[in-house]
Amino acid sequence: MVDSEVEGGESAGRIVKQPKPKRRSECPLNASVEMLGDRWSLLIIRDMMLRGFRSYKEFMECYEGIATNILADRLRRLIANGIIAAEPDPFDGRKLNYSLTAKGIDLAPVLTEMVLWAAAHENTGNQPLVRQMRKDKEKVISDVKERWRRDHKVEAHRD
Amino acid sequence: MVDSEVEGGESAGRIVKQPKPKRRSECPLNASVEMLGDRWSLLIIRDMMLRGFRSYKEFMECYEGIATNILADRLRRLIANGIIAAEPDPFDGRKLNYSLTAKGIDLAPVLTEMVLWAAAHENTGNQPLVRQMRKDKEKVISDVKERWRRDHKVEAHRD
DNA sequence: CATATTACTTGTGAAATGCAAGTGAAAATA
DNA sequence: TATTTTCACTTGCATTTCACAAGTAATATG
Repeated sequence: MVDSEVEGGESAGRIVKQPKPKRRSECPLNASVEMLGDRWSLLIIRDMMLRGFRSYKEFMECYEGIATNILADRLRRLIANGIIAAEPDPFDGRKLNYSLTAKGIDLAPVLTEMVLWAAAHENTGNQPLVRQMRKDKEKVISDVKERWRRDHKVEAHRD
Repeated sequence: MVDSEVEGGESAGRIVKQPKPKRRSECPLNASVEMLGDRWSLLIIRDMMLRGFRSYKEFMECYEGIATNILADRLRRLIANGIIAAEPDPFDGRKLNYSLTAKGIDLAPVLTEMVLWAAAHENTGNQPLVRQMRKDKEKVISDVKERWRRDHKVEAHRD
């Protein structure tokens, strides 16, 4: 279950002040940890950012093996935290398309540093990506953002 | 409970091959998440890195309120993952001094990006640190590392 | 020697997780 | 049109983890 409204809400036509996320502390690192500090959230974000995944089914299939109820819960939380958004697929009424918000795509540097750290200290796969990041971190990040902007524009056009 | 030896071990005087961390996937991000993806590990690292905490008691007191058994478990895991190390205090036999390893201090860029991300998208405290990071991220990181090197040297001298 | 401090462990109930099976709406197929 | 399949979940249940309180062993202090 999702703890609280993070985006403001409405009530009887009046915009209501958001009741504050009430975190364990004001520390910005703590805020990040409360939103992302679990075994799955960042992996979902990775798949959206780097592999272009958008649907529930994709997240389920191509994963480190997330349980279906956990996936549903993490998607809800990421939406509640404004990191991703969901909208119905215009061509298939069963589908929802999930996408990263601006806040979500801004996690690119965080993911990059986590990848570089692990690659520096553990034996890991996906060495091509790691090499690219080591060579030009900023370019990888700006490419990711560029791609996101393109995809986002397509979406806006459909409205 | 700690899942497995991450650093190699010894057995009957013979160095034993490390039995592999066996992660859910080879992905470097997944490796990071399996080591750091919980509510507390990064906060402990923050306090060591930024506030110079070294003892169990300090971690207990000055915290977002970690439970004592969880703290003990997280310290064990961080040690098992080679991120921190513990050594007995030479002046007080009850105490253990925890310190970041090189692998641990290399998390400085990760913490920095997480702080910057949260500060950009949430209302958070510690604005002086945030401003410093926004102004010169690299300097904050190199300062942290410099301080770590100095403290580490003191320790080496005590042996 | 009595008391305090440090770094934990143990016990217990509550919450989160993992797995399997089920559900309902929409789409594809016969 | 009827049936089957797909998609995005939900539900139930056993296991694991978490949070809180209390206790303990090894020092240290007065």
